[in-house]
Amino acid sequence: MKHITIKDVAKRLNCSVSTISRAFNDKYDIRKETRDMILATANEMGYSPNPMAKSLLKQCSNQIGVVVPEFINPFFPEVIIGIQEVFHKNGYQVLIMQSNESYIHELENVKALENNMVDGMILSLSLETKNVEYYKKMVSQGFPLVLFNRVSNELETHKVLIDDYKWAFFATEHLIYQGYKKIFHFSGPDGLMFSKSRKNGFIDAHRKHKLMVDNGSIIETGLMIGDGEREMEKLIKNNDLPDAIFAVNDPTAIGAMMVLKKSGLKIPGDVALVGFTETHLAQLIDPPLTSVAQPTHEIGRTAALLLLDQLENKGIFIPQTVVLNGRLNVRESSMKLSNG
Amino acid sequence: MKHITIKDVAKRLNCSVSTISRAFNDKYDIRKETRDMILATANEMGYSPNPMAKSLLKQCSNQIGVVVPEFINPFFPEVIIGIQEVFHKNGYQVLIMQSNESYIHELENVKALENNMVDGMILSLSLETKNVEYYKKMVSQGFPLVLFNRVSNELETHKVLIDDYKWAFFATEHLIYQGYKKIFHFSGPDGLMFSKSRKNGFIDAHRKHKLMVDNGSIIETGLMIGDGEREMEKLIKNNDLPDAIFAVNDPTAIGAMMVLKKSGLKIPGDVALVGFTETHLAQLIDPPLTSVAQPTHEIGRTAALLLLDQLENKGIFIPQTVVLNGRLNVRESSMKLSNG
DNA sequence: AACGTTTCCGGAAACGATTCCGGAGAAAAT
DNA sequence: ATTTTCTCCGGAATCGTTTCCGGAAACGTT
Repeated sequence: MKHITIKDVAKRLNCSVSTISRAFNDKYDIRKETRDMILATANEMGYSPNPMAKSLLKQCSNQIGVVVPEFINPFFPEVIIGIQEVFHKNGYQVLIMQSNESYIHELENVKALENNMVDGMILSLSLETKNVEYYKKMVSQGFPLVLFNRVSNELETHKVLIDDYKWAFFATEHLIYQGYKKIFHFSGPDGLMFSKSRKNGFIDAHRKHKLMVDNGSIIETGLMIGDGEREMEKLIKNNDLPDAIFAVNDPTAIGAMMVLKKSGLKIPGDVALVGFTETHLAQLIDPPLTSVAQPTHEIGRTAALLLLDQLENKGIFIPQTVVLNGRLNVRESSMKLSNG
Repeated sequence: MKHITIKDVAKRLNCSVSTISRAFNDKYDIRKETRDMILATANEMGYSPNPMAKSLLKQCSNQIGVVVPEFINPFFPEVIIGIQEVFHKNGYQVLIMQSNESYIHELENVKALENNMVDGMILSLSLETKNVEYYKKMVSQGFPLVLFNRVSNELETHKVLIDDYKWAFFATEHLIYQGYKKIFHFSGPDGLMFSKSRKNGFIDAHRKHKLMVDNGSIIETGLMIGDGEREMEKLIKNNDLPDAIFAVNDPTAIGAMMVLKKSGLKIPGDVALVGFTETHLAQLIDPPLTSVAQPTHEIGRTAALLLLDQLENKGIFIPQTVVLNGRLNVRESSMKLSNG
């Protein structure tokens, strides 16, 4: 339980702590043999420098923090793996926290990481987060912050995104090309940028093809499986079924799918479905769900590289927004059946 | 970017740092009005004590570390949520790392957390981990360590488990009761305790019902979707199909399911399937997968409470193994069809 | 022989907090 | 009035590092 400190090593070798430190930090003013000898005995004694003391002195911790809204769906975990890949390679540790889609928790997490003196942070905003004043202050004080997916226009930071508008547009157009006429959109909360972009993509695809989007066809649903279930149940009860639904994300699409199947309705025979932000889940369910895939690992790697760059080149900082390419995976759930 | 320190506050208020510290730590030897005044101005200045300095001095960090093999499957994330629930309530922070099922990474993670002076750790061993000497040393030096699910008999720590043997036995018996005769087991690596227990449950259920387990019916598969796919493909190619398969976990069962479906085989008509360690995934796929559910949140909460207890009552430590209750969720994938 | 350089190392300050020790002043006891 | 006790606060040591400063040899130069 007793930690071995630099002093223990110094005492054992009858030399000063500064010499030990020099040996470990590869300073020029130390004799080679002394250094080797010190490293050897230190290693044998099981000594390794205490990173806390170092952080306290250096005012930086070689740690970065990540705060995500949740990690029940595989999306964020996959992004985190990409982040870790980059930072582990560069000698940083990654502290992960989750806000549970709560603004309060998110803020607490961020403050905790700040107190822990992380050198930078990667953040994806929670559902509830509307007020970004605190983050704005951090950014204005020069704290390195990178946002991904759930970003805010008010913050001048590096951002990593996919083009939600474009892919929502394509996904909707795909349904139109399949010949569906009455297409609904299960949308997310209006406060979220990606949610609004996807909705706009949905609308503009209709506009391009001179189709009406009437009032009832856009339904603010939420982001969880339960939300999709609830809205689908309402539609069935009201006997107001569309031909097809473009859902803001996979969980809501899956929720809808479960209710449809339970009601004996066919997918895509009665209602076709398209999701968004695919994880491997989409191809496991039945019928396999057509969905927009995001390059999760790459999002993580890109965010990490941007942050790393900001950490190492303190002076020059021009906020960049990197838009990565998504992809529409067409599967059974959205195909037009020949005898439809 | 400049952090406000206790000295800044002291200078501003024209008093000593020790007084500030007293105010923050609610010491008895400080006048009430002084304390309130200090807290007010400190708050106004945006000061909060630096936890690193505190950790360095106190030799403990109020942080605990969690190392899990992966978090692509929702199982570990759900456990982690349970862990966080307990520790956040008790003023601890939770640092999460993942070993990626690699022994090397696991050891690195553990050492990194140790260096970070976490007060205790919760660990679930990686697939590769056979050598637990390092952990044994930690435990013998009194370091608080709690294992869950992927545990080792060689370590005398608190453990949280479900009774893998029992539930594998029940799952297998369920298939037997359904009337299946030729039942295969997709097993995990033999080195893992839970893997061996589940295999033994499979064997003993056969024994109880006086059924043979011949050599070919237990197939060491792995733990990933890809492993299940590979072995299933082999079986199909060799034209050696069983009536039913009991898989060591859900991903391998799902892998098998995907290959079966692709080959036009019916589930459960041609091959029935049962998985293990269910997450919400099992009920989303088609057909819904019969599977043994583990109480993920409760596993996390229990592990956290055990660790907490060990942290607060340093003296008395008797390693406990808590066995939580699982449950077999019977769904379509394992039902005997009447005209089977 | 006297001086300047170079090489290598020890001492001490610093990072930001906590806590022990002791001291000043007021209140209480003699 | 003097001593004792109590309340409240400042000074300094401490945690484990790194780094600046300076000093002692050893060496080379004149």
